[in-house]
Amino acid sequence: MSVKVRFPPSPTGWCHVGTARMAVLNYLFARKHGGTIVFRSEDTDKERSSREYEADIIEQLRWLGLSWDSFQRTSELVAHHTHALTTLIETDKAYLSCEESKREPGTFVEVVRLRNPGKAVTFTDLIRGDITFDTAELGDFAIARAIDDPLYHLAVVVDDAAEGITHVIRGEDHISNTPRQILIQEALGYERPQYAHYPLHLGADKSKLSKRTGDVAVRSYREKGFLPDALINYIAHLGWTPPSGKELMSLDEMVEEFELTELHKSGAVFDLEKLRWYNREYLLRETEASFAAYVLPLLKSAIELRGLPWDDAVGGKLVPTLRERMSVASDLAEMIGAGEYDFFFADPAPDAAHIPEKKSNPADARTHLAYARTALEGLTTFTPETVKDTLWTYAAEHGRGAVLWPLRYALTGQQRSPDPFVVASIIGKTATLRRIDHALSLIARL
RNA sequence: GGCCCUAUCGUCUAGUGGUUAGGACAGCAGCUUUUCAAGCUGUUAACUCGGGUUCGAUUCCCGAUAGGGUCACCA
Repeated sequence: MSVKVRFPPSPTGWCHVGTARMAVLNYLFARKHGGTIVFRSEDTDKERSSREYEADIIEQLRWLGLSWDSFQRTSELVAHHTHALTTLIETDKAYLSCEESKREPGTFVEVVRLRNPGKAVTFTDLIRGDITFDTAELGDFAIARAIDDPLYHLAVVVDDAAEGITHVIRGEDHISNTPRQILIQEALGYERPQYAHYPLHLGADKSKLSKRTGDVAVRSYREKGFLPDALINYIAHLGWTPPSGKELMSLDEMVEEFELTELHKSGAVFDLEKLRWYNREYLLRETEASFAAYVLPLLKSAIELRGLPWDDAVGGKLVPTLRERMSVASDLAEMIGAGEYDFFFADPAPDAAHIPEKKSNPADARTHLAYARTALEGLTTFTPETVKDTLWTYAAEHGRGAVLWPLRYALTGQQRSPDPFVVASIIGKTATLRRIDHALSLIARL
């Protein structure tokens, strides 16, 4: 029997981390066993479902690198549900019941309820083992609002059976739904699929992950600049450790090692710091060109947002420095927004008092700056190495701090920044000399 | 509250009837460095509690406690 699983999101909200987790776990299992996947948009709740949400879920899952073999919408399968409902009523396994509406008190509606045999139901969970429920307390639960308006439990059971789903892999919030669904399956004479309920992931305070405890929407991680490979890698490892113990893995590598029975039983806290680490690792593995394509547009818009003139040459040379200092693109926006990179695009306004190094004095600063100016004026090629080579011996002789601090501060106007060699090479000879001159003029009479 | 599930460093986890309980993230320290970042090295830190079973339990069983889930005319 070949494996067949489903991605059954209900399009009642944006694609969130939980949706992605449900999808990867099903994906890994299906691909591992050469099975197929049906994407089923569970839009039985007409009021809350929307095509916009559905499109977002599809878009984000694809962005994460996931795929599926067929697509369906519960709402387009109603004929099957009606047929099942009719059978159930005809065989007296279910019945129509006229009741006061819970949605609109005062009005009366007809709902379809399953005649609950009230027995104990035991099913084997691939992750947790046997689980037994006494279904008597469930009573005759509702399975449809009307003969052509099925409720979730009826719809999933019918759809799963129609599709020949072999494995139902879902979050443990569904564990208590399982006995109801089994009751419906039995009333309909369907075969029971295998079940596997993985634990839910939690927010930092161990509560349910929500907007309050952190971001849940996949698109917001995407907008922050997280890489899809990093995100899916992290999400898959939340509650699963491959036998090899490897952390950084591609989807294909994970498929290779995946085993449903190795999913953990307890819930894991979603840790943004660790996700950031994954993202940084992936960023470090990018080629210079693709990393540049990733950061340059962001850099440019952030710089322009500061009202500074954009310079392609400077931007291009800045790329390696950027990679060293960020875990995710949003860090960049933050650093730039704080003005930490302004000096790359516009001359800084250094404070004369800070030009000499703490243990040095203005007179020495003047001497050293003047030396640097002369030495660099004669240099034709500005790279971090050539700049360093021209100044290093002198700096070593006269005190690296005393020489290099004034230079770096003159170029950046900041107490903290990349080193002067890198900065000089990025802003170029003209700007370097101009900034040294400016600093020199500031401390001329000190 | 009823029912169901779960329980190893702060977090993600490995692991075993006898281990110095291992790794990763974060943290801390040192090195490097004019500063910052990065890098390198080192390091702090855990088996929820109480009963059993056993020569011996972190590991097996029971209970307590805690956390989570679920109790819809949502999915």
